Amino acid sequence: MRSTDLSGIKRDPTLSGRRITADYVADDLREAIQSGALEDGAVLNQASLATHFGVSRVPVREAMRQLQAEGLIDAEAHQLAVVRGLSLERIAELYDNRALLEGYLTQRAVPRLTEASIEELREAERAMRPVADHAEWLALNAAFHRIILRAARDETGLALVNQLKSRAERYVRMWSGGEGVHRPVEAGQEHVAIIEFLAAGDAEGARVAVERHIRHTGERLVAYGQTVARTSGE
Amino acid sequence: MRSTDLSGIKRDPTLSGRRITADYVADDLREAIQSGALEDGAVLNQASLATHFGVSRVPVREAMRQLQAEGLIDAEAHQLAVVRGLSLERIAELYDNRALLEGYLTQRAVPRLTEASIEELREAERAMRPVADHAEWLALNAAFHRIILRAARDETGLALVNQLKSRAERYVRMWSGGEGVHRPVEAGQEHVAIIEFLAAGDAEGARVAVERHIRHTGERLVAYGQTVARTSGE
DNA sequence: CCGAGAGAGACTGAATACGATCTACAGTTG
DNA sequence: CAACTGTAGATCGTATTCAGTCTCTCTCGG
Repeated sequence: MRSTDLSGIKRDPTLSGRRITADYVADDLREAIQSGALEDGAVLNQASLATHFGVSRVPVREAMRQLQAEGLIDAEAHQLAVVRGLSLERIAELYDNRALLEGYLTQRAVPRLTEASIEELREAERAMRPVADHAEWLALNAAFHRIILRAARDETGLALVNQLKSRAERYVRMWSGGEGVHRPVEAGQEHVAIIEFLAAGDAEGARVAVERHIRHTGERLVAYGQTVARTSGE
Repeated sequence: MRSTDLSGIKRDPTLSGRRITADYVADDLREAIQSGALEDGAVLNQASLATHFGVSRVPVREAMRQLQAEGLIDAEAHQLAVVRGLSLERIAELYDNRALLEGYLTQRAVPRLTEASIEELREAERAMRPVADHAEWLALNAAFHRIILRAARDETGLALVNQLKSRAERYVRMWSGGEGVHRPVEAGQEHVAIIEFLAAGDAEGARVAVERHIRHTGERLVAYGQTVARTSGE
């Protein structure tokens, strides 16, 4: 079996009766997939996972149903489930669609942004400037974008964007150290420009700026992915 | 119990080993929700559903996990699951996002459309003209739009649109008979206009036309929903 | 040497059984 | 009288068990 080592799972009975075992299993598997701990095409064996987590197969099955619905794994009936890898084409699609949606949500956010939100954005932008660690930078970057998305007050669109982010997450993390992927200075400039548009109340400008920003990020990621495919392919 | 009458379910063992019981249960429940057979807030009791479908609770639970991920039901731990009703605000969001995505996909489809696809579209448009039955018209309308979406060759975007359509489906069906909702003539004209743009290779024109078309449809639906809320509310 | 078929092992799918949790209602207490 | 506690019934969550399906290998016939 090509199973990957997973850290143990423990339910936290103190913190709620609101989450069930399947939720914890789903969280753990999702994190393992998004972090890259489970490789593309890694096989998910129900019994092994159950043993690993110290639970029966039933909650494992439920967790896998959910991950399948989230698009993170492929599970055919009567066959081993596998971690769904994304082709570069899919990653590009993902970012194109996300750029579109996030641009729209930004436009929508403009009339709903308060002075406090703008200040929060400036603060978030400043906070990420000195950060050297990739993972930390990514977390702060996500927080920055989340401020805008939240302001749009569009739960539907927000859920869509989060879904797309979730599916691409593994590649962002795996490749964030790659040549030309992590560009804090350039991204910072784009963030500042976005804030300017938002502060000025220029919805269309903000929309275009965000759409370009996200698309640019996606293009960098795909470009690096191509080099990875080239070098590992031969 | 406020359970609604559901038609029986039967697995079809001849047609595949590729689908499991949970899939059939999910399909049936999805259809019941989308058709309006199960009202907003209708309670889903695992044991009752299991008895109704003639299966155990395990596949019912798995089906419910999936429907929850699809956004069709709400399920808190240790509590009865309920059919998730959409507020008019959510429906509006849904159509706004869908309009955006479908517009983008249309734009993307333009350079990929063949002569045959254009002809297929003209044929689909002609086919729906004489149809009086609402349900049948809706099916043909979906088929028309599907031709364009398929041509975009963007699986990610296509899945998003389908997801949004699925969630709004119940209201489309419930309200398609409502005043000002079903507008075959107007929709037909819009369809013709879209075909013109596509045939002319005008991607931007097609994008705008589709976006407006979808948004218009959503606005009609929401407007009727408001009258429903008014009349039933007092 | 190659391909079709049988059989073993592994794995998934579903039912049953049991334990945990929630909700509603009755009784009690301040 | 209001708020709280306790109990019964309903419902959910999980483990265990058995049945069905798939895959791989080995054999046998051509």
